[in-house]
Amino acid sequence: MADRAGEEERLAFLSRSEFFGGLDPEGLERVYRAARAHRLAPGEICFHQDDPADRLYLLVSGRMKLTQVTPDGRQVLLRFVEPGGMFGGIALFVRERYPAAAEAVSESELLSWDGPTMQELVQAEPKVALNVIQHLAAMVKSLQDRVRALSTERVEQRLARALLRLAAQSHGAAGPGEPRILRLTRQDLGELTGTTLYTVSRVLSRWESQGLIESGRERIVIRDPGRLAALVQDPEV
Amino acid sequence: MADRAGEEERLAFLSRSEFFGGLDPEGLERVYRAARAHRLAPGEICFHQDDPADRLYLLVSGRMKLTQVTPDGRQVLLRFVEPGGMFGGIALFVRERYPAAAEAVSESELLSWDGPTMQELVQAEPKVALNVIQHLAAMVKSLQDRVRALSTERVEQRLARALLRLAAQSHGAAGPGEPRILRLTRQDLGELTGTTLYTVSRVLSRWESQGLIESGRERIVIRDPGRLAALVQDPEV
DNA sequence: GGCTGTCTTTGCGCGCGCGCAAACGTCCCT
DNA sequence: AGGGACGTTTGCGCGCGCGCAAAGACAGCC
Repeated sequence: MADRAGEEERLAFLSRSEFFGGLDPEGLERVYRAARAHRLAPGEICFHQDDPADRLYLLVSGRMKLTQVTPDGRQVLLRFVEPGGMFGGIALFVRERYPAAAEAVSESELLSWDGPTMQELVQAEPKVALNVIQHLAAMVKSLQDRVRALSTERVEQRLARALLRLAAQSHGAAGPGEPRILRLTRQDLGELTGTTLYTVSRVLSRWESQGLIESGRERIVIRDPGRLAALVQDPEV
Repeated sequence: MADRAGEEERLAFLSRSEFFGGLDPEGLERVYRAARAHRLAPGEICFHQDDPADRLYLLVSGRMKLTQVTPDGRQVLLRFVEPGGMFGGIALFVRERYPAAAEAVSESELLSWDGPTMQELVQAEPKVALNVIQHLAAMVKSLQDRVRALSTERVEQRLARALLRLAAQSHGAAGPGEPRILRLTRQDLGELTGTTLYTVSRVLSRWESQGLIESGRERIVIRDPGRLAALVQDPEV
């Protein structure tokens, strides 16, 4: 049973989300009433790859990761989703099946809407349509960057780039606390940058010995963002 | 001076384009009147990378290619645009500068609209908003595929995949004429699949000697789509 | 506390694919 | 018809990064 305070809080959260920002109060209310709530334990799967794509998800708290598996068993990590972020959206508009699986990294709360509701909402609310367009356009841009990186850069550069990007996005999500601790495995980083956990481990080890970073089990701290950024530009002298 | 027949033809073309399909006649008319027409010679540039992004383009006839240059001079070919296709659209909604350059491959006719017009149109016409969303969602899907390919597949697989995709999209654009002749250089193929023109040349030579394809200067004909498709799945026995 | 599972490190060797160089083929232009 | 620009082919060598194997470190659990 949702108390009024909880509901107001959730409405405020909705109004700050990528898709529903800028919506008028009654619109928000309607959106909120159409939502279904979910709670996932760490490691739990929200949907599998190739499941019929019928819902759009908003992450309220926790952390999700979206991964793709190739026919021959190799994995690719598409992206992490931070609170306020949405996923499952592409499929709603173009595909009948999810192109990736969504897994909870930590305990996560979600809200979700079904396809028809979203389609209708997009048609009825221009602001939502514009939000969706901007969200998709941002994804296109980020994917284009990734394609360029994979096509032209060496592993080291891609890794440096990935670390900085992860730091930036986790910084945006969490408070502006100085120490940016990235919580992911070497395997995750490899799948994110198109390399293997072995190569990731070797590169990180060297960087640690050079004082660029500090690392442990599922933990990476960037000590020298400047030199890391320099590495992105320059294939190291 | 546009005669009535030419205008009706162009309106019909608009109604078949990615963004304006499903629009009512008066809407189409309005869109058409807001358009500016362009004609480009082969090799001519529509816009350069990092130019201020203020227009959306629709290719009426001809062929364009979108390329990105990295700081260190390497090139990436994002995609070819066939007649009926749009480009420059992402930038309008999220970015103030074009992330890539657009160059005419052959003599090309274009229509274009400015940013404010499009923004307004998206808000006023739900159908256009939905079209834009679907177009962007399709790009996201295709880019995700490309990232997966670059991350997990060998050069041979990526090349086979690219050839089949190019054949499909040029088939869609042109008539269903049996012989699918791809017109691009080894360099283009390299930039499209994240490899070098040398490697492309070597692979194509071998495929030609095996009867998979037939090739010449700026010309590739797929002779055995089946075996090529098999190559995509299987890293070759 | 010890034990188990997961994550990480490092050695070792090999092969894919890069990248330079140079020759060759093909098309276009005058 | 000739010339020149541009695309293509191929040889050669090397180095990045893969991928297996096995040991080591860390956290959680009972």
